[in-house]
Amino acid sequence: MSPRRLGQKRPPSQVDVARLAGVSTQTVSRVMSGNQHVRPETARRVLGAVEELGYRVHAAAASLASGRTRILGVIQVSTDRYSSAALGVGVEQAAADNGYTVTTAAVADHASNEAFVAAFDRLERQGAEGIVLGVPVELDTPAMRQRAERVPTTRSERTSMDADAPHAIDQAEIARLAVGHLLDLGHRTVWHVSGDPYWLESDQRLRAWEGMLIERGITPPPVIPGDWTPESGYRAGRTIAAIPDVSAVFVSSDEMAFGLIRALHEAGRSVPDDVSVVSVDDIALAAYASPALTTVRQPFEDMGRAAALRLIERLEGHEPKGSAPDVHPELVVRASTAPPRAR
Amino acid sequence: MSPRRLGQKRPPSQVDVARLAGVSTQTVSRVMSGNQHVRPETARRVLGAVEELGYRVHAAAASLASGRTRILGVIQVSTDRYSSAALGVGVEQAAADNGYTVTTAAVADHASNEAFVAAFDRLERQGAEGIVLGVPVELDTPAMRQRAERVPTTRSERTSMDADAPHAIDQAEIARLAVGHLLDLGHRTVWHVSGDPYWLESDQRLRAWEGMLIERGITPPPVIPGDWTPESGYRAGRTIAAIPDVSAVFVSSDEMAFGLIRALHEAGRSVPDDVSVVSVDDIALAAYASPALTTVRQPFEDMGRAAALRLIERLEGHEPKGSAPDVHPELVVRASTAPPRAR
DNA sequence: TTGTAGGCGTTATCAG
DNA sequence: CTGATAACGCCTACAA
Repeated sequence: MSPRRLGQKRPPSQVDVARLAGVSTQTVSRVMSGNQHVRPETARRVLGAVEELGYRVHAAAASLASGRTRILGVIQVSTDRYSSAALGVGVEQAAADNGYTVTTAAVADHASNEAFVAAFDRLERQGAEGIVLGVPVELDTPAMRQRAERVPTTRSERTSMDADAPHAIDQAEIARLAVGHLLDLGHRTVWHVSGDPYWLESDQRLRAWEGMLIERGITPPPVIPGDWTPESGYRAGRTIAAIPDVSAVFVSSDEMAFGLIRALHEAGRSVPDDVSVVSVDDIALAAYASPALTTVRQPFEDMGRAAALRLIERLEGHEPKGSAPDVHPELVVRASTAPPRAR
Repeated sequence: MSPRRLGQKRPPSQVDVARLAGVSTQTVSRVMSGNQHVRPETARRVLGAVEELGYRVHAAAASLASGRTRILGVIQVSTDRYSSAALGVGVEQAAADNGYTVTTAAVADHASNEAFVAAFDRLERQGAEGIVLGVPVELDTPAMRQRAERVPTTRSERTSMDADAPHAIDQAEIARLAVGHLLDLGHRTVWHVSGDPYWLESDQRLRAWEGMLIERGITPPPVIPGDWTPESGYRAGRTIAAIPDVSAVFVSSDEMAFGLIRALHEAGRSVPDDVSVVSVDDIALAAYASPALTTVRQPFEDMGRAAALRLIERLEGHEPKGSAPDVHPELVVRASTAPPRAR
């Protein structure tokens, strides 16, 4: 009795449901969008027909008619770093909680500004009503500003474009937490292994590190460049091992810390006895490094959720479902830091 | 009538462009879909108008009219594990290369079958033309089969649903590589720390490990359960440390290996002198464990690309852009394995 | 090479 | 509470 309509490969439409239920398409539409002012009896009949036919609303038709898509776009650097992935999970959750769908646009690492603009256009064409920029660069160009004016946009990082972003982590705070911890332990100065300079965070942390040292009357030692990878951390570690008297290092990522510590150990320097190391992120493996990493935790998933919720609020004009979590970095003290060796 | 806030003016449509360029909407359509049979002069005029008005094709309208969305759906367990993230990157790339857009549907870890069905429905409603299932479970239910018949679906893992999947990694091969390596080194038997039993891979590797031992006349020791996390690896390590004579362990993930090795070291067992460890994945940090991990590499990004390309091929009926990469696991020998200690 | 008609499936408006 | 009708913006088919 509910055999496929012979020869019809076309999926069932509102019209089919209306006919079967003996109502108008408008009534079907009303039922599908949440039984507003439909007699329960009628609604039941419609739902029965929907079930029998296996009908589902055709999103394209609906959004053409209504002007709404309930699509959220996410632009991310095509990275498999934990930070990006976890952020994406948070965005997805907040979106799903509020009936939104997420479509992604990945951009190559180290891509040009044009690539981001192209990604934006792709999402806009798809009908994204709002866009989350999980992007490590500034993007303060006319082209981007023009687009951000057209479709509501939120960043998951702090930039000059979006200066007072309560939903974004204060990178300077991360640096302060890390450097403060080291200084408080009694270290005379703190060296810094920076992240990939392409990413804004790298520079923001670097400046905060520098500022904090200067503030305390310490001349900052030269920056040792990294690029987030454990390999770059290893190289930095070899550099540092060749310098006498280094007793404390602030590394911009846990992954680099793994490489750094390996290089230090190979050079016969003990962590934390000879050198204390603080890193950033608190990935799952941080607690299982040798020694376990003292690190500044970033709540990536919450950051994604916060960014998405903020965007949805702007879109809907009212509080979205799901409370925006507080996003603050947090110092997690483990075993890679200690007071400087007495001498 | 579509609701449009009075302040906002309607974005330009094909009609506007046509009028400005002095042509018909049809010509605009032709130009937008890749200058097919349009006089260069005309095309230029149209493009000029497009530029001037800031016109972009309205995807919903286009797909309503054409019946095509060029949307690929991806269902993934909402995990921030490297494997999922990297797979997603691969899918995105292949999609973008072929003019497709990706929309994601995350499902909670350890979710029920219904959750996957719901995710599928969400994507189908959005108009996904094909769906990549990056899902760790079998899903061999009537509801799923019915849906997979309706919209082309590919899995990125091997399951009974999709038995001969040339684009998916053979999990048994992973186990054979790992166990074979250990046995070849001279170990008498190999213990196994399994992955989360919710994931198909866990069982597939477990069975292959078991089968291989039996094949060589070795009675498999009891399985030590894990759940992918370093914590579970650590617990497994404590269990193993309490058993004398364990000389070789096949752990189902690199992350667990970190925990395992930590526990072994704490118990005074050296890796690889006392115990050899082979894991799976080859994450970036694998080379920076102490000792560096011998592991079986999985090319996650390629797996995602392969799955997407296969799907696109099915959708288009011809070879997609971008060659489907070979996906094979590969043993990477580092420092966590050695011949058994002579005694 | 270009234009004209018609319809894709849904929702908004307004009438009953 | 329910229905008729007109968009929504674009594409396919056919005609010129």
